[in-house]
Amino acid sequence: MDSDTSRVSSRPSSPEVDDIFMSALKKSVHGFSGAVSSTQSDSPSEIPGLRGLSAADEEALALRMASKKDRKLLSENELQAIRLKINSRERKRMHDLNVAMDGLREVMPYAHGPSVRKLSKIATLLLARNYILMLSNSLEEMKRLVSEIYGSSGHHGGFHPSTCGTMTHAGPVPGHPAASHASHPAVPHHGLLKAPTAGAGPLGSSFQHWGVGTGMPCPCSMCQVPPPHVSSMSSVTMPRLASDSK
DNA sequence: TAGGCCATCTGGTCCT
DNA sequence: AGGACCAGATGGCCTA
Repeated sequence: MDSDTSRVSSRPSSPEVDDIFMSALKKSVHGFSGAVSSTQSDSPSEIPGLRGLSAADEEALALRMASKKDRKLLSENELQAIRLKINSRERKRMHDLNVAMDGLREVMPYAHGPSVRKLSKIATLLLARNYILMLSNSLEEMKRLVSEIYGSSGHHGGFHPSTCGTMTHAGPVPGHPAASHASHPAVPHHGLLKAPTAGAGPLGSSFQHWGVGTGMPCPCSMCQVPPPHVSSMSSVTMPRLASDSK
């Protein structure tokens, strides 16, 4: 079931960028007459944005890519070399992004065995968000309990059920949230998480949360109630930062 | 075969 | 000016 592993290995996210760039660059310098080259295709006719374009169209496109000054100064090959350089940078950027995404996957409470399908990007992000919210909630609960037990009023040291109002999950919840939630349903059975077998996710079949049969996020308080200070981030589709308004 | 996921290319915009 | 970032387009691979 680990098709993704082979898939990843067979299609690396960052294939020898320098080699690709250099070989393409050599081609462009030594008598290459196409408008643009790419890692996926060597001939201009196979370039996504140039399919079906005539030579004249390609030339016009190349001209549009350059400023008026560039049109005078840059040859076609030079323009192509610039394009390849930009493409290479973009590949590297996306590769770095994927590395960061892998790092995020590694710290998620999700089984990493070979039989577990790799989380998709969107699943990783959604899972991470809920995990953060869950940990925040747990931390708040811990703080509240500590203040109750050791606080000034400390008239009762016993565990009061009401202090666990939002901790409806089984297990010694208040004690060690992270540990107790390493197997928390914030992980399994999400619609976006493709567990190898339904009903028996990577963390076991005991989890009844996170959209069993619905693909929807867990409706329980632990998963759904964000701390006040992060409530503004509750939207899955986060708007762009105000400073990044375009 | 349709749909999901992904890598890549590309052009535009913003930032340094 | 060059680089970073972003989003749209495109095509490949894989699974149900």
